[in-house]
Formats: sequence, structure tokens, C-alpha cells
Amino acid sequence: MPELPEVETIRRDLVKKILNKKIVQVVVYRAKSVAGENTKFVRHLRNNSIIAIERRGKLMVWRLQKKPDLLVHLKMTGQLIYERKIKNRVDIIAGGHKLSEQDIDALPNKFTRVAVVFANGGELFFNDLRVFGYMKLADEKVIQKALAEFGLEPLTKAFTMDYFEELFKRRSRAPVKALLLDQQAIAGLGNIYADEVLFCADVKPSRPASSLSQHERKKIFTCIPKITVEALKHRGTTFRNFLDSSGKKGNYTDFLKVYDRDGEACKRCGTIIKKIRCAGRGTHFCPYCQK
DNA sequence: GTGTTTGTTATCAA
DNA sequence: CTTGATAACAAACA
Repeated sequence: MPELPEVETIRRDLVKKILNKKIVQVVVYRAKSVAGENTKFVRHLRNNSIIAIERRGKLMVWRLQKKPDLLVHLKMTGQLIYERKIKNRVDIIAGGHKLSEQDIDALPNKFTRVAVVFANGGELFFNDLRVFGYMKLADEKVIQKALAEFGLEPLTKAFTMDYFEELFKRRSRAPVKALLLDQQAIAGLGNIYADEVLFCADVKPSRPASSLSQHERKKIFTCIPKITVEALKHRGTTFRNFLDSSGKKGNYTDFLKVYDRDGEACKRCGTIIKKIRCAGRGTHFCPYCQK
């Protein structure tokens, strides 16, 4: 599931690959993947170009040469795969080509919802198995309203311990994990990194936010950027669907301490990692290390 | 057929 | 009004 490190990895790659390239054609294979009227979307992108790509939390803003701009959200299973030039695309689509496992993930397939073709022959594919993600034309007013809903970015200077403490003052009963997942509190954490952050901080995810000591809050505050930076360094985590813009998996999967490790031994103490439901999500933790 | 996966929003209860 | 819990969305997989 693309969270901050995954979306940022994609954003950085796409900036190198598709910025300022003329769009010559757009194909919408699944109407629901594009908000609003599809024909309007296609017409607006054609002969347009992407001049900047911004990110806030898990949401991307694609700045276009001709306004309005584009909001892109990958939700749970969205992928953005760029191919320089596809010589045998017709064969590939028809299934007449022998593909490596990676190619099958990366190329247009039955989950390809939108294709954007550039003047240099390169193509960008928006694949999305579950069709929760979207591309949406949005004028500046809509964009600003959407961005205003987000809490602070954990990798910015503005994200201070004072700010973090304020978040706890508003809440009491909810588990601390729910706070970490709240995009209006902190922008970009999702289920994987919320679990990893709480392991890093030795705090049990189900603890009511109000029950935490200042020391515990401080540890969580420190772990949030630490885990995020580490995950970004390894180009994100591939649990099921995440692929970067080249169709490659994220490498942080190998460094996960608790997520998807239920039944396995804690890397620190050897206790079996448990899985419970917390804040409505599958939640993984070490019953010994996390108090 | 059933339960599970999760980002976000809608809905409802307290 | 706030907070928090839960369902819904869609599709695949075990």
C-alpha cells in the first residue's frame, strides 16, 4: 500500500521521466479511475505537459502547463509505471509475447486503468487492481482545500515535538495507532509504517493515546522520521502491490520488524510477533518489546 | 462461500 | 460540536 515513502519514491522517479514531455494521447480503460467526465480529461491532457509533481501525504499534485492541474491518488493498489517505448505493445496486450514476471506486473495488463502516451513514444500506465485510486482535474481552489486537510509532513522542520504534543491533547480514548494513521494529524503514515514506528518506539499500538508517558511520546516522535527516512532510502515496501515507476519492488520489505511478521520471531527478543485488530486495521507487534 | 488485505470517506452513536 | 467506531468501496487470494 503506497504510503509516504512509496509515493515519494514514485514522485521523484516520475519527475526525471515525464516532466515537460508533451502528451500526445490518453486512453481511459476504466471510467471510474478518472473523476468527472472522461472525454474532458482526455482532451485536457492531450497536447498538455506536466511541469511539476508535488506530494502531500499520499496525494500527488501534478502541475500542468495548461490549467487546471491534476490530483493523483494511488489509494491501496495503484501503480504508475513508465515505459520508455513499447515496441511490441500490441503483441503484449494480445498475450502473444513471453513476459518475465516483472514485465507482467509492470506492463499494461488487465488492471491498467489509464495510459498516457508522450511524444517521445514513452507511455505511463496507471494500474489499479481495486479501482480505489483516481486521477482528477482540479482547479487551484479545490487543490488548496484538499491540501489544507493534511497534518504536517513528518520530514519537514515544522514537524516538532511541540506540534506532536498538541496532537495528543485533542485525544484520549483512541489507540495511539489511530493517531498515527490520522492524515489530519500527520501526513503520509499508513498501516505498515504505523506498526513499524510503534515497534521502534516500544509502544503497544492499542494503548490509548492519553495513557502514554512523555518519554513514550518523545520516542514515537523520534521514530516517525527515522522509519520514514529509512523506508525512503530503500525505495519503500512491497507488501503486495507496490511497484516503483520502473516496475521494481521496494526493498524495505526486508527490513520490516513487525508488519506481516505475525507468527515469526521478534528480531530483537525472539518472542513471537502477534497480530490483532486495532484502529480497524491488521496490527502487528511484539508482546514483549512493546509495552 | 468466507474472511482478509487497507486509504479514505460516509455514516452513526455517544 | 467532537470523537471514535464501523461500513462501504472493489477485486483478488487463501
